[in-house]
Amino acid sequence: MRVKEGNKEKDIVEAAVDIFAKHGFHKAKISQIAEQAGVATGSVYLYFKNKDDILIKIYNSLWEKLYNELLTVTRNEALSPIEKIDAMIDLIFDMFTENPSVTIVFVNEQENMNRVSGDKYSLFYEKFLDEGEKVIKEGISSGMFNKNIDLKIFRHFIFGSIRNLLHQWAITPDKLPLNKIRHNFKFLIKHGIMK
Amino acid sequence: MRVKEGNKEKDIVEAAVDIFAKHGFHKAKISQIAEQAGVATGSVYLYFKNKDDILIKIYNSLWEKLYNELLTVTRNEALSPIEKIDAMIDLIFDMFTENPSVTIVFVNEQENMNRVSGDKYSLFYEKFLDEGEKVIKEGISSGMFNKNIDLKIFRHFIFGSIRNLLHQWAITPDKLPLNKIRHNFKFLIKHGIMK
Amino acid sequence: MRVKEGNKEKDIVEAAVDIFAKHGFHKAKISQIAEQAGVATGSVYLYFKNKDDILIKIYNSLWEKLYNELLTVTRNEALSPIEKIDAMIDLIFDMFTENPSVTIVFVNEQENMNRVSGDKYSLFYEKFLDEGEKVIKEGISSGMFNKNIDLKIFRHFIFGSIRNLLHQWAITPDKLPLNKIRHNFKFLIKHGIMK
Amino acid sequence: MRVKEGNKEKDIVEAAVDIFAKHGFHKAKISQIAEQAGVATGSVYLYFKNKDDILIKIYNSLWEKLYNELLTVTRNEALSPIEKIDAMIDLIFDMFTENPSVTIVFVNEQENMNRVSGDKYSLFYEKFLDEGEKVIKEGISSGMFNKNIDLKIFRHFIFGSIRNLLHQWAITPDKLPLNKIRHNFKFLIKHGIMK
DNA sequence: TATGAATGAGTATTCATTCAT
DNA sequence: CATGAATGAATACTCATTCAT
Repeated sequence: MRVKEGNKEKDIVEAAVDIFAKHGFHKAKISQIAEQAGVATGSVYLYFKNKDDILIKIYNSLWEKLYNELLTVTRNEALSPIEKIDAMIDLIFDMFTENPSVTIVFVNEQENMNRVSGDKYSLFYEKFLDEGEKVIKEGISSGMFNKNIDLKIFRHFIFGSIRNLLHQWAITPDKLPLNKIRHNFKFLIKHGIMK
Repeated sequence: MRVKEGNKEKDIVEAAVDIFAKHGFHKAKISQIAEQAGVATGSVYLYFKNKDDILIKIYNSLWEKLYNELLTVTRNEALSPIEKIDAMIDLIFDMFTENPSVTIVFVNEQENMNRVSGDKYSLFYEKFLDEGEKVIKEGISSGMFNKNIDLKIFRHFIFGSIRNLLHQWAITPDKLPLNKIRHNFKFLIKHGIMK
Repeated sequence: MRVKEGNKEKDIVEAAVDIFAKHGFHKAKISQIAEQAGVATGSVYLYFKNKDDILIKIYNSLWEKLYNELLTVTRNEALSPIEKIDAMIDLIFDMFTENPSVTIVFVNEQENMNRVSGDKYSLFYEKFLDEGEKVIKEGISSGMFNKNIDLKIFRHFIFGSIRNLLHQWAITPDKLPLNKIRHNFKFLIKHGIMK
Repeated sequence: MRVKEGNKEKDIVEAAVDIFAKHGFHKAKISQIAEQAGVATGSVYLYFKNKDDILIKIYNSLWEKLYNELLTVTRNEALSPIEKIDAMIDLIFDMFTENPSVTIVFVNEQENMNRVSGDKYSLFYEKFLDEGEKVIKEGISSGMFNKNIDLKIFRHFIFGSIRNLLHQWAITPDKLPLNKIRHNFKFLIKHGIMK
């Protein structure tokens, strides 16, 4: 297999993540991304259909990675449903902790994602959520989770809250330590507010 | 002297909410808003400093209304903390149920709000959240709520989840009945997922 | 004769001279002139046909005044042609010295005057020039001035140089004392550069 | 790689001179200039920062050309100061005679030039004037010119009169033959009005 | 593949002027 | 005469995308 000298597509994605995080999707300029990636403006269009497509591919690769990592968790039969939920939350927090720019793009540009991809913004995002649903079902079947919880609602519940918390953290990382957020988040998901 | 007839500012806001909901803030054209409001393009600038200002005032009036309604709830000494939380959630759900366009603007353009108003997008939004915090504190003091819950984190937790759920509902109102969402939401907030 | 309580037209002209001098004709706003004159925006249009008309009237009254003063000079039979030229130059220098704002408008907006009034920007400006021409003719007849000087050319020669010198003085009044300018100017007009 | 064909910058400048002369700087539209130059609107901004920048570059190249031509005159040691003055005046008259549109832009938009470039509108204009000053000094030293003439004042004197005469000629070229203007002008500069 | 010069559609905002009172 | 709210035409500039090389 001939290995490309430089992986231009990767270079462009990385530059785009950085620029999108810094200036937002709308203000980001293709020419600026190209420059930072070290390619010509026109070359961007050899790898991406258009500007939206770059965002879509960023999301895809993000969730593909997360989905694959999730699989190793959910397939581990030694874990109880609640342990799997914990591990799933850790996956997400770890991913975004390690990639703050990706976090910012994720939380800020989701609306653009909805716009450009008609609310089905990623095959792997959907698969990730489906895999998550299986865990919930498992927990309900085993009597560990409350059975009157609607899976779709829970999905939006958990992702909305996680996104908002990460958003806040990304804006002011010093005010709320991520570990404290993670700990509180797990607790709230499991037990809610009432004693 | 030609005098303001009717309430042009209100007309413009209502047209703007509608257009923002339909096309999004960026694609909305001032001329289009003006036309729908039945005023001349230039007249928009008699009431609003610029396009951003329209969005800001939509948010302000939304949260001012919600805040004032919340006050009547939180000042009701007959209610327990958890009943206040319930009422607070109902307020929000009721507001957005009655104004689907406002809901869409609220969930879709929050990022723009952050951009245009430096993350402090509304005095009344802040006051609303502060009032909500008081209820949580009350619940913790009375031993009703778990005391190890961080108020700031809970704030972002609950608003993120509510926003995401309303978003989903606003996009596909038929898939998830709002009452079911409301019911599940209250349950999850109170008790979490675990039995 | 009933004297108007306040002379609004005069107020508007004075405000306009001030604003035109400060911001230039194009950037000057009617609303701003009206405000400074203490009248409503619409009232400006009771006294002036449009924005251009204000400028025209400023020029007219300027040259009307200068023309009338010139008449008292040229009709003075005790003065020789060259003394009349001297007095004419003094008139102009004195006028602009006493009204720096008018000077600035005069030198900066002459191009606009040409535009709005088709190069015949003032009846009195023309009359002033005609009266000046008479003096030149007188000087030529009496053998005091060079007879091969074209009157029209001399007219543009003298007014171009006077305008440019006043312009420079108005911009940086401290660098070139007006009296030195006046003295040099008279000398150059009379004797030119050669010894 | 699509490469610059022909000289688009030159095409744009020429179109701009023409349009500025016809309609004035303010009324000239970029789209119109672009069309006449045979390029797309956006292409104008590849060569010029903005509309003002076009005017600045027109002046720069005008005075650069004049300055370089002046150098060949002033360096010619065979010429007396007064011959140099004559040649300098000829340079200017020739330039504007050959480029009537440039003349009109020069005389009409000088005020705009002051506005956009802070009164220092051209390096080469300044150098041209400085070079002219040297000639005057030379003439004074050699006893040919009157020594009590202030150089700065003379500079504004001569340029004001020349500008005004050219202006008049550009507006109504038929009324005053340029050669007659040139001849009278040289005479007035040298000897003034008095016999 | 790669380039980057060229394209041209798209829009918020201003402000001279009007006119109902 | 006086008001000032309302009007709406008018335009520089950006930047995603293309395409000749």
